[in-house]
Amino acid sequence: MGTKKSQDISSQMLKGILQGCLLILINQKPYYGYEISQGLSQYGFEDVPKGTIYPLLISMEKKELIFSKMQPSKEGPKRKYYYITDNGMKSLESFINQWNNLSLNVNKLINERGQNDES
Amino acid sequence: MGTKKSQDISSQMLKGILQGCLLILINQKPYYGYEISQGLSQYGFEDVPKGTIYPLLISMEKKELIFSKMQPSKEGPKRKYYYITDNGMKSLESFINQWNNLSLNVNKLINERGQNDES
DNA sequence: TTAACTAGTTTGCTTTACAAACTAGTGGAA
DNA sequence: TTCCACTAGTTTGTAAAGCAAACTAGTTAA
Repeated sequence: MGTKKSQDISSQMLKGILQGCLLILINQKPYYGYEISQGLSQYGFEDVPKGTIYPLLISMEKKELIFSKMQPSKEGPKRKYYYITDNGMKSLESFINQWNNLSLNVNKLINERGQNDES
Repeated sequence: MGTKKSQDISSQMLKGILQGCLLILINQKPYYGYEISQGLSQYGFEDVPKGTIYPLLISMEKKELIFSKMQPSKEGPKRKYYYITDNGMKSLESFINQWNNLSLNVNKLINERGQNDES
């Protein structure tokens, strides 16, 4: 209810974009889910919860955009590291194109704001 | 199974952002739903369907971000024109801040892509 | 042994996108 | 006058997403 964090990326805006960002990250190097859910804040995504990250990773694996390998850790239970697939690479390029397009259009709308007043 | 509708990213990416864009538009001048659903393509938003636009406008009115007035048309049935509220103005400013923040972070991620092999 | 931390899955509720079906007014053509 | 195409809006049903919360389970340290 009350937790209104004004300078934060709203969960609504994240929809759909989060998957593209995960593809970018996983393309850089293998990540495991917990790492992402804890460490995304350094990329400006505050508090993306486990209940969002894990099911999204699982659905991306089902869509064969990524695949996973369990690997032991020195500090705890095994980690499921994710790697990008060829399919994922294509999806990533497509995301970047669509993002650039969306970004352009939204910025255009924002910058035109108010200059259209002819009453 | 069955209807595997490989949904493109664009419809996913619109989620959440569409409301902000509608606020920008309605803040420029009153719009009616049909106009938006037909004319959004000039802003780069291809094919935002009625089944998305109308229920979104209704939910925004319920949240008191906008309000509506029925007005007669010379070319057909009455139109429901939407106007922005004070609440909507606040939400609009908040959207723009969040968008700028998101935009910055996603672009940072995109531009860092690949040059981040090891730390 | 217990607690704290790491790591991941599953469940259940709520919201969203949107195709499709539906109501209804207007104008023009047959 | 009847019919159709267009305009304009609502409602419904389904699929999927976000995510808090509950759950399992391994590791380390007190």
